[in-house]
Amino acid sequence: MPNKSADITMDAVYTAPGYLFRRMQQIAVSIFVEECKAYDLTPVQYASLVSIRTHPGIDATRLSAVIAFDRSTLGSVIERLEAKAYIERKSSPEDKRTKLLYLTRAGAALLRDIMPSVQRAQARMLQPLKPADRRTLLALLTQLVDLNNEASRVPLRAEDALEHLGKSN
Amino acid sequence: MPNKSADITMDAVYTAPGYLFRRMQQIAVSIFVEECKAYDLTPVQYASLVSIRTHPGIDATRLSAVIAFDRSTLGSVIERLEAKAYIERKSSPEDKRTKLLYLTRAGAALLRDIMPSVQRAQARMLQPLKPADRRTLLALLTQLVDLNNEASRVPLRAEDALEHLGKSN
DNA sequence: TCTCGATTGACAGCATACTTACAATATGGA
DNA sequence: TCCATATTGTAAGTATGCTGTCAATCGAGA
Repeated sequence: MPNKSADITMDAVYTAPGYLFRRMQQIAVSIFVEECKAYDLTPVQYASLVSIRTHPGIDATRLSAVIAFDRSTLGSVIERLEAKAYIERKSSPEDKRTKLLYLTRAGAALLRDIMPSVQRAQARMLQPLKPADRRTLLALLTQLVDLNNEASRVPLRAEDALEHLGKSN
Repeated sequence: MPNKSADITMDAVYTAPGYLFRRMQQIAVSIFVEECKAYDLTPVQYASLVSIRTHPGIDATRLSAVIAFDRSTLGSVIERLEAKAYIERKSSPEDKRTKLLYLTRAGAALLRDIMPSVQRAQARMLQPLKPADRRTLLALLTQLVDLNNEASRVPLRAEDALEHLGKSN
């Protein structure tokens, strides 16, 4: 529809990859929040909880590397999760600078309960495409995100999370 | 790489479409800002300027529909663009509630000058993919964004911009 | 051991992106 | 004409996502 006389130059926006990525992210968040509104949890808070469950006792800096999330922003995310009593922060005896993160019982329960809603949200995002196209899009996107990892300000460092295991193991 | 014992459940994050969309948006903004840092312009500010150039005299509400951008947020974006003297706001004589938006000479010049950088940024986002894969990804993404339009809180309404033309024509 | 450089969490500041609310204004129907 | 309803810009509040900076702490080498 963006193609009536006056819209000719708008294609400089509508067909740009950057615009499509922004728009899709906008839509994805909207769908996630809608499906999960009963739990009042955002996509980032969800990803943080999953990471803490997977890596109990991780510290904030490593958590930010594991979900490719800015260290500064993560501070407030953790604050909110702690205020909702889904996680606990304990000072590390080995390193007085760091605070270790753990799921509370409530946090673990929430994560279990919210799973179906999250699955529904993820499915809805791709629903309009044919199944084969969904697979193609996901494959290309996975590839592109991986190859562009270093281009972002906060590259994903999944292996960072394993460092603290070396100490406690 | 996210596949060492402890990472098993992290796949609930890494393979989710929502995570990939967030990550890709993050990367896209990072590349855009880097390429355009000489002009100190954000992706959203760029899209706003292009829209105002395409639709001179558009008001803020219609502009938000044209770039699928929240009306509240747009207020501050416009403020910043006005502070940088790239746009002008004029009260409408026909409707005292609205303020009409126009590019200044400086805004038009900036838009001309920044084009090569924007093109470079858009190209870099897809660079890692093979040309055929870039086309496939763009086609699928365009399709998905279009079909999911109503799912977002601020659906794109490109045709809204044409309303004010009816009055002035 | 002492000291220099790196790391950590916290903070301030800016820019999206959304919510609700509100006053001013516009509009259509009784 | 008058009035209920809708629209417009704005503002306050919350939540990412980034830039810096800073003090406290750590760790490695002289």
